[in-house]
This record gives sequence, structure tokens and C-alpha cells, in this order.
Amino acid sequence: MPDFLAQLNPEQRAAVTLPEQHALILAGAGSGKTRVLTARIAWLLTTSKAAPHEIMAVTFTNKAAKEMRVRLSAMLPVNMHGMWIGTFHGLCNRFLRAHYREAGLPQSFQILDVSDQLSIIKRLLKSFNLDEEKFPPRELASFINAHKEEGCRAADAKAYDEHTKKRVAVFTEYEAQCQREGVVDFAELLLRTYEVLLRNEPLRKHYQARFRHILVDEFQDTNHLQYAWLKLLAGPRTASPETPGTPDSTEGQETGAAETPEGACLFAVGDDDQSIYAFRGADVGNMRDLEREFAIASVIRLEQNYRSFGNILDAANALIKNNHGRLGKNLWTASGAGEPISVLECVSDVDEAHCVVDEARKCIASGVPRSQIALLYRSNAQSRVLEHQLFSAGVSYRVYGGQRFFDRQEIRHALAYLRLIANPDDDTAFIRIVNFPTRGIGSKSLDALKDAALRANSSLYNTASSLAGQASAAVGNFIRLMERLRSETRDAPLPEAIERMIVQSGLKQHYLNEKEGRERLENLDELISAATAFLDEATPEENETAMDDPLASFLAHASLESGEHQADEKGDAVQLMTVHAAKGLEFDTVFITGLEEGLFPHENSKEKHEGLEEERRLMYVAITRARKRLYLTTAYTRMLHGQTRYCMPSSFLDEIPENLLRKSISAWAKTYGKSPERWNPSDLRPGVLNMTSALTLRKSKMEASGKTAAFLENKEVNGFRIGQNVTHAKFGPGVILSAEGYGSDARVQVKFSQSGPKWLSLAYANLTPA
DNA sequence: CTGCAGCGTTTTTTT
DNA sequence: AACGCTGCAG
Repeated sequence: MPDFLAQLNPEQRAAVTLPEQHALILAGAGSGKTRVLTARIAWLLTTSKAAPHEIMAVTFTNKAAKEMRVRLSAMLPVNMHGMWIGTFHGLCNRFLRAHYREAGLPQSFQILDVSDQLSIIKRLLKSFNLDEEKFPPRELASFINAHKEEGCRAADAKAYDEHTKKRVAVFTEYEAQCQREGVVDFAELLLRTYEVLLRNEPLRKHYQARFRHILVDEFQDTNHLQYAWLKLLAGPRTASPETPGTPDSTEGQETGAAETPEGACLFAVGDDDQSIYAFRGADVGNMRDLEREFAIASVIRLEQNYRSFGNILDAANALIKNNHGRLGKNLWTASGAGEPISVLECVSDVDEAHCVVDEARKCIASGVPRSQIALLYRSNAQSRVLEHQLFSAGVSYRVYGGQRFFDRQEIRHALAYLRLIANPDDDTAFIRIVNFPTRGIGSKSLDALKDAALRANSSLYNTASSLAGQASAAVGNFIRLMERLRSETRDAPLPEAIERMIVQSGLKQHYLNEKEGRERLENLDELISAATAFLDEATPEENETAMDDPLASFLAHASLESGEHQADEKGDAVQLMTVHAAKGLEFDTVFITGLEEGLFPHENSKEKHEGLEEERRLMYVAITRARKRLYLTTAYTRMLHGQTRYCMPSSFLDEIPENLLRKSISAWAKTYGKSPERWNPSDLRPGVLNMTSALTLRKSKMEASGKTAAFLENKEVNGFRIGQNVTHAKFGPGVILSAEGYGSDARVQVKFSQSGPKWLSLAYANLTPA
């Protein structure tokens, strides 16, 4: 037996050596999912069941794809050329580059990122004379993306009311505009690929015959379009090609049909309990659908966990049991129970940060590497306080997330120059840089240019250059600058071309003049290094195109691998990230902070029933990141949006059995919590503005049976309750909508009939019952 | 055309 | 608290 099989447990081995058929592997957290995936490929290759070019492996992140490649090449000396390993978007990009004609795209089509997409939408709104208040661009963007992810074009979009009809009109024009500019957004990469395969039978047959094994990682995160795409590629024995989402009437008969020579075996690995991306279109339901539509006889469950001690797993299992409609799974471990889980109550977010950092330092002192300590939080805003305390304590740390390298302003400007060099029709790039650095082209000349372009049915760049004499001198200068850049960079090596562009465009001078420009200049230098690195270590699929058109493929790389660049680890540092960002990672010691009702679970997800379940899965992911030690922390008060919020402990804390926990209260909460009357301002820790109110909250918590700070719901506070009509000396009559805070610190939101809703402090507002 | 002041917003995020 | 965007004045 080869090594890669010998190292597996029986379930893992069963999965890896399944006969050539469709399979669904339910792989719990820490159960060796990636190992099974790679071992499966190794097994297919070494037993000659498939040649490298007959295998496709799809992931969601570049990191996961890279990991797979690395581990595979460590397992056997396989030539990975010809094997399609990559992200959904990366593989679709590869497909569209190869078949740009069939897809109706220009050869060097560019990929639109989120903010480019937004800027196109804003432009269209203006041309439609629609109000951004009534049609928020972000909302329109998700409207468009959501439709595309359901396989739905503007022409197919349903609209019964005027408002939606207008949104569809923008959608229609958006599609046309992208087509004119020769750009595609992320969803379009997938949809366009799907449509080409659907409509072009020879091409479809070719790929169906080519790929005999399709392996999918994190299947629970697929959206409907991705699933439909997989079905299409997997071949005719699955559902007939229909628009995704449409019920398929013939499928029942076809699933049972005899095996056809074309078509691939689908090997999907996923964990429904770790589905945390429904908010962006992922549908766990795809797992059930896969099981049914691909007639999967038995789902293999990987339940042995190699990561965490028993107490941690028990906590995770107990928590996730509260979700409904699970496929069902219970993690177990051969290692012992380990230490109990520490639950720590603190007075404030600042107090919490103090305690966490203190505890982390103890861990470091006892020999845990800093990089094995993770501080997790629900939302990015929470990192600030933690960072502050880490900094004061002199503990080195690293924050993940935040803005990515390719998302920085200076990089986006530089990339826009490159895009306009590669593709003059890219209006989005044109608008971004035509007056940056400022060169005297304001909104007036730009509007004139837009009008002319509209009349000529041509791109801004082409219009401007054909208008040579008539346009303003400044516009003419810009066109000449771009022409010069285009000719000078054509034959230069990529890094050198970028360097010239940075100088000649004036970007360099601009940032030299800027006070905070030094870091930006360093980033621009980094962009040049990134180009050098790209040429050196392009992935196989990138290499196919990198030869003929290095610039276009570098730009695609920049769009598709925006996160990769910040992954460089610098030294041994404590890791700070959101729970979402922690998915797929593991640490010896994990702190889950901010466990308060309204924050985690987040209040915005509590309206929908499924929202709370997704939050619970998020908590499940967070817990299962820990190998040896887990801390759960909660605070009575927290600064949010510049205001102190009064919090209740997260309901998730109640869902973990008491016997797994070791509860404690922070020194501050203990000392002052017992005798609030002894408090005085000098006792207060910086950042905690009103500790008395925090204490009052504790008291109220004992009294109140309900959760959250909406304490006024059934009872009066200071003589007021929600729904009550009141009068204010200045604003007149109104009604109380909601309330927060306690005692002297209580505030209420009053909707006044004349001036709308306002937040008022009960102590000062002097409201009178009406 | 440019620069600045004031306003509103604020979950999670990969590609 | 902090950032981005809009509107206004120079």
C-alpha cells in the first residue's frame, strides 16, 4: 500500500478508494478533508484510473488550490501540467481565455472588481437619471450579482413593480456596457462559461469527455450557478441542461439511465455545519440536491477529529445540535478531554482586551508560540481595542483581513493605467485615471466627452483620440501620454513597463509630493516586484496565456488573486482575524471575543430564522479552530459606532454544557462589581466611561428574563416604555421606538411626528408622557 | 478645477 | 471613531 493510503483511517481510505462513481464526503472540522481530496487524486493517478489531464479539482480560494498542488506534488512525482486545479473563477477565466471567441469576448478582456462594478453602476444611474438614494449602488450590485448567480440574465429577470423594472433596466444597460468595454465581473466569469458550455455542443462534449473526475472542495459553499456548472461538466447522466434553479422534470428518469461514456465523476467534499457564506449566495441545499440528483447511495462521513481535545469538540457538538435540518455528524477524538473551556466576563471591551492580552502573555510565557495564538472576533471593528492593548503590552501581532494589497488606492490607479494600455475600451479605467494625478480635466470636460462617446457609440478613449483637435488641450495631452505609454511598454519586459508607467503617468511625482505618500510609493515598488514574481512563478493555467500576453494575464492575476499578496508571514506574532477569515485554519490557543447578544450572534442576522443558524455555524467554526485551549470572552459594555452599548452575554454561551466550562469574572468586574457604591471616577479604566451603568446592567440582567438591550419591551424604565406617546418641549409629540442603556444612562429613540426619529438621553431630554 | 468641510454610514467576504 | 462621499467656496 502506498504511503498516502497507509496513513489514512478506515473512513478516509474508504473515501479515497471509492470506485469511479459520484461521491459526497461529509467531512467534519479537522477530519482531514484536504488530505482525502489530495489522496483521492493520487490514488486515481497511481492506479491509472485517470491521467492528469482528465482531472479537475475546484476550490474557492487560491490558498486552498495552492495547498492542494503543494501536497499533491509532495505525495508523488506527478506532472501537474494538464491537470486543472484552481478556483471556480480561476478555471473559468482559463476557459474563457482559451475560448474568448466562442464567448464573444475580446482576447484581452479584463476582470472587473467590486469597486469597478460599483463605479459602472453609478455612471449608469446618472445616465438613467435615477436617484442614488432610491437605488443604492451597492444594492443594485448585489441585485445584479444575485441574478447572475442564479443563472439569470437581465432579459430573464422578473419585475412586477416599477422600482424593480427600473433596476432591471439598469441591469440590462450594465450588461451592454460591460460588453462594450470588454470587461467581465466575477459572476460573469462563471455565467459566461456556463452559457458557452450550455450552447456550444461541440465544446461541451469536448470538456465532458475530457474531464473524467471532478473534485470539489468546500462544496457547502457553492451557489446555484456553480452547482449548475458542475452538473453540466459532469455530463449527460446528470440533470439535463436547464437554467439553474429551474426544476428539472426529466431528471428522475435520466438519473437512473445507463452509464454514458461521457461525463465525469463528481467527488464533492463539504461540511454543512461550516456553511457560513449564505449571505453571498451559497446554498447548503446543494448538498442535499447533489445527494439526490447524482443518486449517491451512501454519504461517507469523516467524524474523527485530529485537531482538538474532547472538551472543545463536545462544546462544538452541543452547540451545533441546536441547528435544524443538518445532515448529521458527531465529531469525536482519540485524544483526551483536555482542559475545560475558559469563559471570562469583563466589564467593557477595553477590560476584555486587557484580560485577553494578559492571558495570551501567560500562554506565551509558558511556551506557546505567538503564531499559535489566535484572537477571533465577529466584525473587523473589534480588532482595534485588541490591537491597542497588544501594542501597549509590546506583544507582536498580525491582523488579517482589512484592505488587500491590490485594493489599495495607489495600486488600483496603477492597475487602471495598465488596463487602459491593454484595452482602450475600458471606460472604467479611463475615468479612474483621466484626471489622476490631476491634470485639469474636470467634470465639465468629462461630461462633454461622455456625451460625444454616447453619440459616437464608442468608448471614451477612442472618442477622445478621434476628437484630437476639438477636445480640450488637457484631454489631448492625456491621450498622447497614453499613446506614448502604450508604445513604450509594448516590448518592454513587464516589470520595466510598469516602472515606466509609474514615472510617466505622474503617479510617482504625485505621491512624492503627498505627506503620507511614502508608504504608497513603497507599495508601487511592491507592484513591480509582484510582476517579477508573477513571471517567475505563474501557475500552470496562467502560464498558458502569460506567454502571448503578459500584461493581460498579470492583470487577470491581480484581479483573481488579490488576497495572496498579504499572506507573507513576518515573524512570530499573535494572529488577529474575523471568524470568517479563520475558517480552514487551526491554532493551539484560541480566544473568541465579543460573545454578546447582538454582536455574536449579530443583530442583523436575527431577523431571519436562518440567520441565527448561520451565526451558530459561525460559532461552530470558531470553536473548532482550537487545538488545545479555548477562551470565550464577553463584556458588559462595548464601544460601537462611537457610542457605549450595553450588552447581554451571547445566547451561544448558554448552549455549551456547564460541565465543559470554567467560568470566571475579570478582576475589574469582581472588585467593583460587588460594591458599586464604592466606585469613583479614578477607579475607572481608560475607555470605560460609565462603569456604574455597566453594573446597573448586571442587576437588570438578573431581573430581566428576555435577552438583548431592548429591556423596555414589557416593563417601564424611569416611567417610560416602548410604544408610549410622549411630548418633547422642542420637537413636539412623538412615540418611543426603542431604548438602550440603564438608569441615568438610558436613552430612547423617539419618532417625532414633525422631525422624524431621534435618540435622546432620558436624563436630559425631559420627556413628558402624552 | 481644486480643495475642504460637513454628513451619513457602519457584518461577515472570495473571486 | 473613522472613512468615504457630496456639496460648496475659492
